[in-house]
Order: sequence, then structure tokens, then C-alpha cells
Amino acid sequence: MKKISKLERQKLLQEKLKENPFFIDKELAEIFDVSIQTIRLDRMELGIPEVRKRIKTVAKRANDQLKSVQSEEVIGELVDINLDKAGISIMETSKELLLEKSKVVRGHHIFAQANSLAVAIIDTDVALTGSAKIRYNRPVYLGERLIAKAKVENKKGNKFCVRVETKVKGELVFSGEFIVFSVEADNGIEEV
Amino acid sequence: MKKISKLERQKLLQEKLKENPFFIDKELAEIFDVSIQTIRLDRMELGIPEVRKRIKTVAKRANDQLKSVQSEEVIGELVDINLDKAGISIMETSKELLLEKSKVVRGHHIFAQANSLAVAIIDTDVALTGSAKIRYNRPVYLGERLIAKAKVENKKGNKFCVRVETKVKGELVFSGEFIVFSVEADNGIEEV
DNA sequence: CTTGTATTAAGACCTGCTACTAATTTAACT
DNA sequence: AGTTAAATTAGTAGCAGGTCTTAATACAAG
Repeated sequence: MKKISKLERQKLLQEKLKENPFFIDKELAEIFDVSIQTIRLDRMELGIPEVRKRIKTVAKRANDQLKSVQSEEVIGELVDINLDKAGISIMETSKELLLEKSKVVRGHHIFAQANSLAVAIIDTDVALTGSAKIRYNRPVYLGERLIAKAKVENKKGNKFCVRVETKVKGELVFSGEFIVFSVEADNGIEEV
Repeated sequence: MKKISKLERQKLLQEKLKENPFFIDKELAEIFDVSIQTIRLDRMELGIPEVRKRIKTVAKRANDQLKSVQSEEVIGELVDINLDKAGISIMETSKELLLEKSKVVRGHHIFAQANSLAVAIIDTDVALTGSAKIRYNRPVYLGERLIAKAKVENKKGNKFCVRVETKVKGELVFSGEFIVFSVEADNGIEEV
């Protein structure tokens, strides 16, 4: 790379390491055509830790996030619950979905929040979604806070009809009606 | 930790590092109350790389996986596509959802596969899901291969009705009807 | 021509290893 | 008990990718 000003180099360095934290100083020195020492100085000034720490951070964060994204009981954060009756969950997009590339939150995340809320408010060991009717009203953008409110519409035996409405600043962006079953042992319906 | 047999120790070591790959040899030595060298020998015999490599692997894989789980165009793998008509996607559960704790695949993953397939077969720059009716027929267990087939039922202008059926070994586990819109610029419906 | 910033160099030391050699302990067998 | 094999521990050299410090250059600007 052609010689550029210190400022430019440091800016590029930050970008470079943000998108790929795996570079070692030597490689960076070659990329920017400066000495290793210069890279080290740059890192110091910018407060960028060494490769091994960068990698560790990525591993830790990604590990945690994967766990939370994929294994969390409830997608989003449960802020209020009234068993067998109603519940509210909040999901910060961009915190929970921070690796999303586009600025639009993809539908299955919104679905996941609503669905897991619908299941969570049922007072039983295992609750399974049997079916659902859902509707997306407008796109949700990264950074918007999704507030999902669920309400049990009616209950017949172990079958619940739960209505979920998801809003952004009071504006309805998603609604769904979930038929959820409470079960004790395994029967024939999808756990969610 | 009390002294145990080599076999037991190596077994525990593997488990320990599986759930937390960040331990250094010294820490492991203390945990198992053996010398560092013993830990190194164990790692050798078990083919377990050093901490820094383990961490790097986690970082790389988690990075990739996060990207694929959250930002992939299609959740699952697109194996056949006939634009504006039909498509097939395969999702290996436990490969893509490997941090799942329970043995049951959670519903929003199945939904995500179906929904993204429904969107993918539409021949347009941007396709948005407007609404959906879905049904879960039976739970899907980790390890089962989900084959989703989508078919455009009818098309009116920019509005498509796509039916998706997801099967495991020929058995229907999920079905859904998605109303999808093709759009050029931003209009008012959720991108998925 | 000096002053200040930027860059490069050099050396000691650090962590968490690998690779190798060798000694010591423990358990097993006849 | 005595011998043998397996398991464990110890010790050394060397490596990668650094930190931290001190010092020497380069170079542009007043």
C-alpha cells in the first residue's frame, strides 16, 4: 500500500481490524508498508489490543451471543408476565442482532420474539406452538426497540389462543395469533 | 480435584474444553491436580490443540456461524430453485443450530427456513413477507434433516401466495402459506 | 538550522505454548 | 518381593506474538 498520512492510516487500521480482527502486526505492517513498530504505536494510540486479545474477545462475545440467540428461553427480554394471561417482551434490535448486515430486521427474528413470548406465558412445563397466523405491517429497522405484548384470548383445555402485537414506539409492526398447547410429556406438536 | 484415572481425566478434560475452550494448561493442571506436562500429554493423545488455537477456532467458526445464522440470504441450503414457481431448501439441524441445548429444534428456526425460502424463490430484488399462516405438525429433533419445498400457488401483480411444506424423511412436520410481495423500492412491508 | 513530529530500530522480558530428553512414581504381574 | 511397563513429573531449548523502554533517524516547517 502506498504511503499515506498517519491519520489516514490509523483510520484504515481501525476499519481493517473491525472487519477482520485476525491480522497480526507483521501483516498489518506489510499492508500499510510501514514498520511493525509503527503499527504498534498506532494500536497504542487507538487503544487497540493485540491479536490474541482481539481474537479472544471475538470468541467470547460470539459464543455468548450465539447462545443467547439460539438457546435463550425467550427471544428478547421478558419484562412482565401474568401466567396464562398476558406478557410483555422487549427486544433491542442491533444489540441482539448486531451482525445483521442490512438495516432491516429480518422477519424471523420478529417472529421468534412473538412466538417465544406466546409460549412463555403459558403456565406449564412444556408449551408447543401448534399453528399461527401472522402479519407484518411494516419493516423494522436496526436500532428500533420491539415491544411485543401477548394476551391469551381464550383457553380450552390444554389449548390456548394467544394474540401477540409487536410495536415500535406505539406503531404496530407485527401481529400474530398463536395456537399453543401445554403438554406434560411428549405428544405430537412442535416445542418452541 | 481428587486424583482419578487417566481415562477418566481425559474424558473430563474433553468435556471441560468442549464447554469452555478458554482454559490454559496451567489452569487445567490445577483443576485436575496434575502437572502441566500431564495435561500436555493428554492434549497430545486426544489431539486437542493449544488454547490459542482453540480460541481462534471458536472465534472463526462463531463469526462465520453468526453471519450465516443471522445474515444469510436463505436459512438452510438452497438446493433447487425455479424462479417465481418453486424451490427446495435443506437444513441440517444440529449443524446450523449446534448450540441448542434441548433435543428439540425450536419453532422459529423451522419458520425461518420456510420463510426465507418463500422469499428466495420470488424473482425480484426485494421480496417482503406480508403475512403467513403456519402449522407445526410434530416436533423436530436435533439431527433431523429438514427439507422444505415451496411452491407459488398463485400470483396477482406483485403479490405471491407461496405454500411451503417441510418434511423430515417424508413426514410432514410443518406447513405454511406465505403472502409475499415483490417490491422495487422501499414501501411499507417487512423485508424478510 | 534548529525544533517537533513521525518513523524505525534494538534489546530485554512476558505468556503459553511445542519438542525433546530424562528422571521419578505408581501400578501390575509373576 | 522384584521386575517391568505405564504414567507422571521435571527441565531445557526454542518459537510466536507480543509489551515496554530507550535511542537513533527522517523529514518537514518555521
